[in-house]
Amino acid sequence: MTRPTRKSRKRAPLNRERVLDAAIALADQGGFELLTMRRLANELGVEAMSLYNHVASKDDLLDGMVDLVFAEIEPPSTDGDWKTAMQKRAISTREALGRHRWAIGLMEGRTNHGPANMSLHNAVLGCLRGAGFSMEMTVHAYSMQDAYIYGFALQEVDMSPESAEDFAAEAQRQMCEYQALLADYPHAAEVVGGHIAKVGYDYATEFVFGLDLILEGLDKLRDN
Amino acid sequence: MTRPTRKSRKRAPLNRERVLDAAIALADQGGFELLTMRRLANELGVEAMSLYNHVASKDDLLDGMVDLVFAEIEPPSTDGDWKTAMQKRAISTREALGRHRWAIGLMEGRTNHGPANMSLHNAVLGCLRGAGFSMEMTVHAYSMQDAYIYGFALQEVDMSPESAEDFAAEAQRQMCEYQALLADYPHAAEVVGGHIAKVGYDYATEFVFGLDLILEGLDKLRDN
DNA sequence: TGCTCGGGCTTACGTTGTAAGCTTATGACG
DNA sequence: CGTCATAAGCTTACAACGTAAGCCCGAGCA
Repeated sequence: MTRPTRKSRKRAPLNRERVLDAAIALADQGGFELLTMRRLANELGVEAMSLYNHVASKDDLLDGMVDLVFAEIEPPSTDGDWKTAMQKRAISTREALGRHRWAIGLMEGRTNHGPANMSLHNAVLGCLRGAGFSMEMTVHAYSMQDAYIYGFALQEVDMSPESAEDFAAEAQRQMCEYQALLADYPHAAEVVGGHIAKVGYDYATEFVFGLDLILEGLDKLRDN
Repeated sequence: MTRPTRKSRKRAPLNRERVLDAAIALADQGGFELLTMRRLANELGVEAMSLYNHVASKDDLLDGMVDLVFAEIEPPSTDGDWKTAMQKRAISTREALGRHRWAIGLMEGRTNHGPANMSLHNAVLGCLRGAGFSMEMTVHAYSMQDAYIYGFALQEVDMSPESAEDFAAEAQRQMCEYQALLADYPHAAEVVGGHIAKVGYDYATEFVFGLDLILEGLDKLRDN
């Protein structure tokens, strides 16, 4: 039982988890620059300083948010083909970073790796070791996959417009500049105008293309 | 001649280039969080608001800085082997991002690509097209290389300590936590303690390992 | 000589993260 | 049941940030 006492018309008590969840929700829907201690507190029906009873600082809050994003990533399964396991966790990572587009930006310079991050890290290394990679090759394989995954996510956030209005504005701007583009950057114009404009560009399939190339290449370097 | 007039004891006049250069120098040596309009102005012997005669806003300043970093990257040469050309520009990119560790963090969400960025972009696409890649494969090759390059740079900034003191503090902390690490993350402990602690970890060689694997893989997909 | 105006300077405002201290409900214990 | 410590809220306050508005001075030209 242990109800919160009979006079439960009062708002639910704050705790670290509720703070982090609200922070993630706020950043997800309003953009990262909206995440302000006062606004977050407001969202929770509370004053800014009250948050500091549950997070040590804004940096601590951000660390917590990042680790929650890592917690959303499906760790690789240990049984079955290592390549499909790695592919699935890579895709899961891209999806998580896509749901929380602010996260990739927070990872820069942030050295406090949370438990979810460490745990995922550990699971991936275990998967590779179990697949027969030497320690040296495990390091290579890990480094390579993560570089690709995070780099792809970074580019995706960079280039794909956040909202529909942004997209329209950007398209408009690009059309205006198209003349200059054609003249100054002919190869870019060729590829953009001659290929992407026709067949389009799908981030998801682009992602797995490169991913598979990497995994294939790594597979040939197992046990040696 | 056109000396700045005879009474040249006055300080040199400000201009956009001097502002950007000073901003880069400040961020390089003091860290990105030191880059403040007031401090930057101070560095130039000027008041904060004077900077706004040469940059439209702080965002504009940051855009300009990023493009100057892109300008440091050697574009690929058009003659010779495409793989070595791509390898050289990749290495040049990593080096530039290493000289200016704040740059990779600024690229997130920044959609205003400057001329140096566009020009490099164009040169890389031209190199790939010249090497015989189809338009479709050119897009794949470009996307893949950039994802890897920027992702690697991102990880490098993330994990390598900025200064010697930071490094010492981090090493100390890691030793304290080593027990927990061993227990909770056995595979991570194995790889870190059993391999990296012995042979070390060199970012530069790690970088070219993955890069070469990618370039080799792409080479097999030319002209089809 | 006087006007224009680019490029400095001063002042001021709103917003941010957070330190310091006050208040109040809760739950343990004499 | 009363008392009192403690956790968790609130209020106030401050320094630092980006930048809008407007002043002012000196150089170049009529």
